[in-house]
Amino acid sequence: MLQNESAEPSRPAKDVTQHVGYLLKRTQAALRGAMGKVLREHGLTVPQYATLELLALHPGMSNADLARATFVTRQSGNVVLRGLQEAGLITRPATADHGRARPARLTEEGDARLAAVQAAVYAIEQRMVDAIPARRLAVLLADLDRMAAALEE
Amino acid sequence: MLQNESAEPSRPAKDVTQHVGYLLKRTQAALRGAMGKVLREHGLTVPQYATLELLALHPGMSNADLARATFVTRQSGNVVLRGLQEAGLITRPATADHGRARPARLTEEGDARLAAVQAAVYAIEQRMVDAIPARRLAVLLADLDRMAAALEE
DNA sequence: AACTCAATGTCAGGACTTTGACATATCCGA
DNA sequence: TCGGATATGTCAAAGTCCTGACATTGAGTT
Repeated sequence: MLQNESAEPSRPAKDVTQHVGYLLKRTQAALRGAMGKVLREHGLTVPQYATLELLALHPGMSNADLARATFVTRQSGNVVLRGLQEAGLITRPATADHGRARPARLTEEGDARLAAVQAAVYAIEQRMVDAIPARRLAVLLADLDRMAAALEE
Repeated sequence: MLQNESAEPSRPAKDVTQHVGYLLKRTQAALRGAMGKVLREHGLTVPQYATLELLALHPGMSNADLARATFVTRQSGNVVLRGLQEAGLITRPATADHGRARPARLTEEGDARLAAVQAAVYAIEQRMVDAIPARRLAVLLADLDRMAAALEE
């Protein structure tokens, strides 16, 4: 049931499943699903992995920083951080030295866990990227960036 | 805080925020946020809107069909359908005539509600699409489709 | 006809995320 | 100096979604 019915393949894309938004959702869902499956075997959720990756790149990010960067609310970010902290993968000073922000950092174990999953996660992304001509990747990235920026005001 | 630090803008994209997956997530989050904001004013959630749009295109889709098409589980799809039914926007036969699948259809009110929000939603998508050169749109859609297909086996 | 198998709808429980609100801390302009 | 604006962390409640499980239905096979 529900085959494509592609009779008029052309211009204005009357079929919702051919809209940019739908393709975006579909691709993102596929990626998140594949990542979640792999990460679960390592005891990590997708937001937790994203947080580890960001902290490796920018040590000392605060909860609010991380929440913005992972596109969730501060409250959700706090839950993620709490989980990582209980798992011993990150540390946060009990008291903030400047504002209220408490900078988070990877522990050695956190660094090791990240390293352990990166290969698998990158393989997934590579499988996705390999599906398109290599010379189009840079343009694709730029276009995604432009589209996102257009909606973020 | 956290400015770009773009010293080496080129090849392998060592910065996670320049990975395809991250851009995909960011763009999708921006779109979902913008859509959610508009749809809430009309008393609809994003999955509810997606369901209405699909039912307008393919009347008679079952809950399982819709769940697959909106990338959620059957259980979540059921909740969405229940909400739409209580709002009087769709109808489902109390008993299935063939298997267990109960085909859903838009009511006149559901059709009207969909028509009422489409302009606003399409405007958002248009704002996003206008951010990139028009001649690249078809390629972008094709690439997204390829990437999604590659991860869906 | 009997069996196996896949698909569908649904229930229960839990995990994750959001909305709303509040207190605290810094910065900046009047 | 002082007050408003901004930013952060956190709590509470609700909503949303998922995992796991089960019963029902139809198709295909033997």
